Amino acid sequence: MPRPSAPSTPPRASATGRGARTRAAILEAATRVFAVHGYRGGSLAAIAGEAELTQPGVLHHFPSKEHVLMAVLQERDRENVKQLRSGPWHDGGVTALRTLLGLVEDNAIARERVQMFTALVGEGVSAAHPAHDFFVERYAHLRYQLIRALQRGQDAGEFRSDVDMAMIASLVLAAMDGLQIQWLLDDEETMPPRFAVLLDMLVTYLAAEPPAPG
Amino acid sequence: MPRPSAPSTPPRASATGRGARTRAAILEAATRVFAVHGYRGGSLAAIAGEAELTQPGVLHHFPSKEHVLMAVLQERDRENVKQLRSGPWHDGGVTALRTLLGLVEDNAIARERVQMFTALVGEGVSAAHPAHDFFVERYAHLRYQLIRALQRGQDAGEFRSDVDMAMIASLVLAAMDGLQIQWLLDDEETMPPRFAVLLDMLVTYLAAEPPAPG
DNA sequence: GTCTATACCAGGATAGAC
DNA sequence: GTCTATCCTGGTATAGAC
Repeated sequence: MPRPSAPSTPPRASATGRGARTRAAILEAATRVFAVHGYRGGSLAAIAGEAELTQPGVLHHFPSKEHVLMAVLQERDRENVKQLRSGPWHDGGVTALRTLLGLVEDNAIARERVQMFTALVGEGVSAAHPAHDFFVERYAHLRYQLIRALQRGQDAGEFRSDVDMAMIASLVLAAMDGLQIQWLLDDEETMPPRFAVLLDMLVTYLAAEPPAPG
Repeated sequence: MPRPSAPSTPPRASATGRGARTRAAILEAATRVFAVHGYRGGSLAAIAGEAELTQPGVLHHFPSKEHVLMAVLQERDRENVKQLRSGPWHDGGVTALRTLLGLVEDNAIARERVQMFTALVGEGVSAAHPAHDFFVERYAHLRYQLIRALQRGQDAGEFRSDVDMAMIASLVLAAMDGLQIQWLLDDEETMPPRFAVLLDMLVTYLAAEPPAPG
């Protein structure tokens, strides 16, 4: 006589429950598929295949392909943010810039995630794309955080105060994105040393003017 | 008695013949459609609609959608190259960098072309994309040209000689691409002033060391 | 929670009339 | 050189069995 409240397959499928295992597998599979075929070119069937279930199986965990897209973006973005939080990012100034180099180094061994983001942001520049708003907000947020970190450097007297840090922040983010593109298109184009050169230039450029001599 | 060799509709449809008119219209339409929907998301029907003919009409001028893609890329790329050739690019050094700023300024008023390139290079980072090889070669070529221009600056004693210009070239191209992404995602993020800041930093950084004093 | 079967739509390419 | 009509494939999403 089986006990009524102990089914061999637990019914709940909340994000933190045991049902989260296949959900995670789907998001990993979607990362790979979107990296290769983009969102528009990546089929649910392909994702299902990599996650070892069927296409309707995927749609049991996510109501639509668009929901898979947004979940992947949020999940993978969280990883980046966590990486930054773990470093001495909040000290600002040169220390924050060095933390950014660490992020670039981490990306250099995470080709799949980088390629996914590059492929999806390319599609996302169009307002017609479902992830457009996500990327608009993501870049606004990243710039805001970076501007604040640079301004802490100014407040500490580490950086000269006559430079618009909004422009510097844009440039630093731009370099990261652009180096990713070239790296993905040509493995020889390593990112970290190139990004380090930018940081060198930047630190030199931002070095506080010495107190007017004589 | 009609002359046998003067048909009212000329049979030839070479690239320079009278049949090139609709061909150009198709390429313009494809630029717009690919900018908004990318290659994978942009249908021949949509291109046909914008060019004011039917989908099989498009396939009369190009054997396949892929041929349309490659023709658009080559056509629009030619325009960029022409722009560079018209400036004092070949002088190298600071003059070449200033010519690059001119290119960025031209791009800032050519949103459609920029968005098309950004959308397509995003798809193109994947080796599975038909334009992958095009972009690999395009970036290799651009880097090569830029490296040579920077080295002319070194040869002229304008730039210090202890810096690897390959890295600088990568960084400059990266900044251009990355600034385009941010501009497309947020109109407020103007490109030319930000790129100008990079060039400022660069010129300062590359300034030849003064002859060792004392 | 996963499956099979299927409805439904859209895209690329081809055939053939005009 | 452009059209209409059609073929074929592949995609998302849903219904319903297990």
